[in-house]
Amino acid sequence: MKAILVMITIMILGGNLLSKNQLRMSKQRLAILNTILDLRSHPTADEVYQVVRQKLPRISLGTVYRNLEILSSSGMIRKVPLGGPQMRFDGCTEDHVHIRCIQCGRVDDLPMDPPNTREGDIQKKSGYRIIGHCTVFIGICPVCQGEGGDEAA
Amino acid sequence: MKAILVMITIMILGGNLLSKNQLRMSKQRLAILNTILDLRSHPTADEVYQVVRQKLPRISLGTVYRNLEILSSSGMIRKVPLGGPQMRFDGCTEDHVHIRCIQCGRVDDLPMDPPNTREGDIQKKSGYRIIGHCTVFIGICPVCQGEGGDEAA
DNA sequence: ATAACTGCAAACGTTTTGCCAGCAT
DNA sequence: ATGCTGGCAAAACGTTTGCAGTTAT
Repeated sequence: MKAILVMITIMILGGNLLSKNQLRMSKQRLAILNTILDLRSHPTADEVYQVVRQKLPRISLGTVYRNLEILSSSGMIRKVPLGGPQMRFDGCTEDHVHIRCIQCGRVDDLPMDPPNTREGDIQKKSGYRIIGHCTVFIGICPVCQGEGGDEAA
Repeated sequence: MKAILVMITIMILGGNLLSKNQLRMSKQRLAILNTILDLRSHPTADEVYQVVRQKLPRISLGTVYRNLEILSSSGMIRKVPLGGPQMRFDGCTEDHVHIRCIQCGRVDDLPMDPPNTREGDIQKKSGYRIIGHCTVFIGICPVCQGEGGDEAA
């Protein structure tokens, strides 16, 4: 799955994106992308850094930040502000809903539809042109509830 | 309206909260609370600081941060992470939906119901105990659309 | 040769913290 | 006297940026 996505990415880079701004897929950038697709969690920049470092020990945190920015503005990953002090990144670029544990900071995807909001309605009422949305539930995860619950999705 | 809320606050402080942790309502804290209730926007800590400073010129930014923290953990205001680099604060403590302009950073309330999510369902599916949620739409505000639209709520 | 890229370190903006003094109880 | 509080300044934290050298085209 990961491999497929990366191949698609490279195809895209070889096609549209590359022709626009000469975006290259360096081994650092690829490793960062792989890491996020692999993890399937919602890592912070530093978490990505720690993982990528195991493969590329000389990579710098600045490079990670730079590439996270590039990858997310290219639409290959998503930058999600989930409420904590750090930005988080998500390999899943489709609209979905998150839930964050207020105690341990863990973040999961929520198996539910994005808000039922008719975007047209919102545009009419607010005057805004809607681009997207970010819905985060806050709660206490099964583990933090006292080892009593079962694991979330 | 503001006065009423503040009076309620003081009554609360004189009752429940005070008896628990000796929380006092200093003039700085009151000014900060007033400011947020007055503004009816979603100010950053620094915006609160700039406004409060006009009444209490010697107040320090540290004090503002300390009190924003105290007020929000007392439930008198709300700390809302709206996606930008700064935390924002909201005098309205009821669940509602925000929209943020991706260009100018302006934040408005959205005249719609919070997500239609059955919280019970979410709890069952995810295993989390739900405490709250935060929904933020991203868009372009009427002003940034090129002075063509009308003002939002 | 050119332009994108990396590593490093310094800088930046936001938020937190330590310290001492002030004030309410 | 105790302890919550404020002002000030330093520190911490996440993130961005400038620069010099490297790599790919």
